[in-house]
Amino acid sequence: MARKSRRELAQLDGTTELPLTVREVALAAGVSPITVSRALHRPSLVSAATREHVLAVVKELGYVPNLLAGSLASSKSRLVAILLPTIANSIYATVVQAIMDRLTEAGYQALIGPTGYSPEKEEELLEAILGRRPDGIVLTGTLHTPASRARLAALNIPVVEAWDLSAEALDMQVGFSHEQVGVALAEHFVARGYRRFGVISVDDPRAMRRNLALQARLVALGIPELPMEVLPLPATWEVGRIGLARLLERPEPPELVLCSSDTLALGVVAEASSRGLRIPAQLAVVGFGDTTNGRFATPALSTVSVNADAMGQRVAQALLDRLAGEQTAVSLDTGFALIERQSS
Amino acid sequence: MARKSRRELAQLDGTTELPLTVREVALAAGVSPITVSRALHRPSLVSAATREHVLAVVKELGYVPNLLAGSLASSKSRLVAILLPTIANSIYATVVQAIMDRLTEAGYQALIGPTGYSPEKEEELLEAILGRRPDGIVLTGTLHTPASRARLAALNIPVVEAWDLSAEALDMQVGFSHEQVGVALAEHFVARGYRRFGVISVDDPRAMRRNLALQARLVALGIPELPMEVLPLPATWEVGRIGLARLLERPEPPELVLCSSDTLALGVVAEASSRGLRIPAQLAVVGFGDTTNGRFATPALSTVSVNADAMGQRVAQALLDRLAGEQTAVSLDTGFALIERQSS
DNA sequence: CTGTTAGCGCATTCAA
DNA sequence: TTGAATGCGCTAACAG
Repeated sequence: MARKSRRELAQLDGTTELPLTVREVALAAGVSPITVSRALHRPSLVSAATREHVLAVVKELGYVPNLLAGSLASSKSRLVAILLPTIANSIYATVVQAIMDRLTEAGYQALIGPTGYSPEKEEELLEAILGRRPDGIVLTGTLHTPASRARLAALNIPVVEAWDLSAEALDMQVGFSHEQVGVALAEHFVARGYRRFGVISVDDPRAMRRNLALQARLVALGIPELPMEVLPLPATWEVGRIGLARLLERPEPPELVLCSSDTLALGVVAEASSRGLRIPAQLAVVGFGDTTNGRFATPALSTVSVNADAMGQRVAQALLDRLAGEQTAVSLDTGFALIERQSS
Repeated sequence: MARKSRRELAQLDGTTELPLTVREVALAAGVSPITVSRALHRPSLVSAATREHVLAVVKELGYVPNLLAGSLASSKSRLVAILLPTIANSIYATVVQAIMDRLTEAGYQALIGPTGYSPEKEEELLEAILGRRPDGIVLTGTLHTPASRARLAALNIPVVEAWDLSAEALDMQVGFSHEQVGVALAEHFVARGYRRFGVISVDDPRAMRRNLALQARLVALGIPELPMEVLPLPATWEVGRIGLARLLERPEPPELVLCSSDTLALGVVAEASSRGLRIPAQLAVVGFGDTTNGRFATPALSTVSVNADAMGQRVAQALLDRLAGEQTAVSLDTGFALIERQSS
């Protein structure tokens, strides 16, 4: 007697309810399996009558196609991997949210991998995720291990590096120059008459690029001193409070504090508030990120707006365009805007 | 002549580099495919010598096993679906981050689906995601469409409802009672002597449950009036600012403002600061969430801490335990804590 | 427009 | 400890 298939074995078991397959749906609908498949995924290839009938049966039976099998057969997974430092940071979360919204709309799903700002962890996650054969990959930043770069180069699937621009794109890049942010901040606020700057930052590679560019530019503009508090991740509101406390302990307290994120800036405002410091009269505060699309800046706060939402949409679009077979630009500068507080 | 397989066709094409398969690795290593598979996934079944040799070949060739095929064959996807309102809200993001960290550690990957607080959208996403045959599912809250409930009931895979507790668990629940939060807030602050309360909230179902419980309890305690500003999502810092502005326009400005999230509370602080209001002397502010693990409350702010990190870990653990075949508790109350500001 | 055939790449089952 | 056979559920290719 023939060996029993696993499905048959499971049936005998009785307790376990097995998911339906195309075959069973086809049987119920009186068509072949492929017709069911087509009715679901390529409706134009099926006559209206059969299509409707098949779809009715599908609905009635509650059939959910097995995408693992489908992906295997078609070598299209409709899966996009997104690797980012952490989701628990609004600046990244906003971009991911935008990417996912756009992808979901287009019928893709997102596999998220949190790298914790570490290229090694990124490499590890990449290995694990590539096994799912994603149709596209989104990475954060331009810093990747040689192994990661090699893998991706050999792979021939669309890759977007978000958040940053560099000379050596893996494939596509969507972001802006963090150096330019630093330079712009320096020039703008020096022109406004500020001389005593202070920085409160977490130890994120991109934030540090901004900080160093700022510092260099300030030196060039005749301001040699830049007190900088670099605190460990994660970037919470608390970091801003501590940072300000430390800056104020220094001999020359700053007139202007530049923060590596809006979250930190809010902490600074809270701390300043509990110390009775008026903002911006006694202390100007500048954030970074502006995930609320221009609504972050207020009479009390300035910020650098990176329009995370737009960046996310463009990342998704770049991927989708490429998946649709279009040629797409290698590098897309989404820019940033310095949104200044109203004068008080 | 025999019809060509798709793989053969792709080879002819020339341009496309196909991913390696077990077969090719086996060939290179001089063993059978199944030995390669075992060396990778069940090393104890292979002799040390062959194992090392095979793994060396795998590494050298850069072989990445196709998990789509593996999952199909083994009916284990090592995928967990997480459906949540939005990732762009630190309170949810923190929980997801914790869940993912724990899952990644255990070799699982997370499929994220943003439902935008809508049960209908949740249902839709569920349908789409079930096709990937996830080994487990995490839902947010206890409000699901009948169709979703039916699907999940028929499915026989572990489900965790996070963030809330209810009488009708789908499977497992990990969360706390939002009604209790409202009651606790009312009792605590009335006992502290506050009489003029105000609420600033977004229109999130769980937040509204807290608000209504608060209101009911206040009425019972002899405080009939509760000015409440319910603003549309998303819960940004800006919402807090606007909310406070509106509350202050009312005839009797509050002494105490309860916010539906810490983000809103920060907005309130910023707005109060720019109006010269001292916190908490002139205005007490209470947040909700405390994603920074007890570091959110400060001299200026109180908050309700839900320990999102712990909740996430428990959600993941409940899932992993069940996947490991253990019986697990149906309902786990992770509680909350009211962290009050220092007296000023 | 519909059906038949033949895999996709892997892991389970059984046999050696 | 290793291997051969088989099928997981679906869709691409081809034929009618």
